[in-house]
Amino acid sequence: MYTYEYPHPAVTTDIVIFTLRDQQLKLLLIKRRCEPFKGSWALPGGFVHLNEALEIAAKRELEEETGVTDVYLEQLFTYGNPDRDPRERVITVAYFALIASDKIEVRAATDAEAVGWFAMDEIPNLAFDHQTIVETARQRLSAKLDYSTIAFQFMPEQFTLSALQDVYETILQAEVDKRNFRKWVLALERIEETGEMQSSGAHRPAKLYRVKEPGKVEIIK
Amino acid sequence: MYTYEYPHPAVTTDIVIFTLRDQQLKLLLIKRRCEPFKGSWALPGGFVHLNEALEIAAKRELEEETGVTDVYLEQLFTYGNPDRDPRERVITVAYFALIASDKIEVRAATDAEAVGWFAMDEIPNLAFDHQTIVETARQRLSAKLDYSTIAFQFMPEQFTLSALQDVYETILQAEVDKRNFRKWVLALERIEETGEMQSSGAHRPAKLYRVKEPGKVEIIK
DNA sequence: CCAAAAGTGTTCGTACTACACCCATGC
DNA sequence: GCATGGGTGTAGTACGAACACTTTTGG
Repeated sequence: MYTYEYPHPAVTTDIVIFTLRDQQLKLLLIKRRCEPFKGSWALPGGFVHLNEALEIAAKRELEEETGVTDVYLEQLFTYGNPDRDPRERVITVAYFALIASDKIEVRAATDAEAVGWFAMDEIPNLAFDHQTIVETARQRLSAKLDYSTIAFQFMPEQFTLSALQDVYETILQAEVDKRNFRKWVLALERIEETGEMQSSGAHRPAKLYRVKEPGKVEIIK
Repeated sequence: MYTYEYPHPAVTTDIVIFTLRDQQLKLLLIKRRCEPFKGSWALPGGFVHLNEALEIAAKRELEEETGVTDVYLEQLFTYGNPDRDPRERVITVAYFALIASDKIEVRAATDAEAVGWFAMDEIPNLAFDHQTIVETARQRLSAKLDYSTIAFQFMPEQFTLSALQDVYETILQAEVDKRNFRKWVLALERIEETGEMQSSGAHRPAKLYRVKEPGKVEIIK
């Protein structure tokens, strides 16, 4: 048991993790095994340990509950309304994560009955205020496409320009002109040809590209 | 005394509040009356009460310690390194605030031995990791000048275009072309002439302007 | 009449937009 | 040879950057 002179809230991290599959933006959710909201879908997350930095806690929870490692992670927002958890005062530091579709290897773990990727228009009712958190993350993602190189975080090691364009179109939910897109993205000088080609069906093969500095997200413009 | 089954960190809010005076960007600091860092300068802030939303806590602390009310306030970042406070694990949700120079009325209060506005190049060594927090706030402020109407939060009820230009020049630490600035800011359609003029010395009087929606901060471009 | 800040337009370059056809391949 | 997605250039426009002189006032 732990006692304090003044009341202390509990602190958790929750992670909104996106990927792209089947030309859809998808979000990782877990099915809660414990109360409250037992059986509901929720964001992966959990309590911050006493000697653990916040970002480390987020990474640990993500790995424990889903097996996902090696992701782009940034702090999103901190939610602390007094009544957001029915048990006690819980403040959650929400994180926002992206993973390339070829690195996904999901397994359900201890706290979770199940784990699943959900398309944005098929998200079930979520526990706590997780719906709000997801909306904020969604907005942040769209905004960052415009002024950073964050979209590259979704790409596998090698990819075609059409695949990259698909990422932009899917997230922004808008069509993009092919010629203008190619000019723009090549002018950024953040990707380069690998020299290899991809043949996939009855049409001209496509050049493959790679990100020059895969871990890096830069502000552009 | 308060007892929990698992260890809980303490949660505080700290506020980085800026204003502009004498053509300098200034920051409000308090001199700590209590340990740790007794006698050091620090950001105003304190513990979040059990039934208090985070933003409310930030506003309350700001008013208690400095008498400052009616400010623009937004969440900045949450800092939670395990060793950032020597007493116990303390996670702080940092806020970023701006106040118009004509609304300042500072008084020192309970937790603080003294309160003072410091120019950015005269900031003393600060308690905890407050130096880092201040730097982050400073960057956020500069960035937001470019893509939002946040600068208007510094302005009194009526102001000249030259005064507004001064705000931009001071914060960005760069000169701005007068004609281009006026064209740009008027094209935003967020300010209007009051009809009044300001005479101040041996030169042509200047038109006075007001912000159309003073509380509102919008994303532009 | 002199000093000081207010006020005002035009030109240039660049970066975004719109838009249509040929290329390489598999079947 | 035809269907499929890959790949390419140019012209028009809009926006930001550079730049200098006249106006109005107080002393």
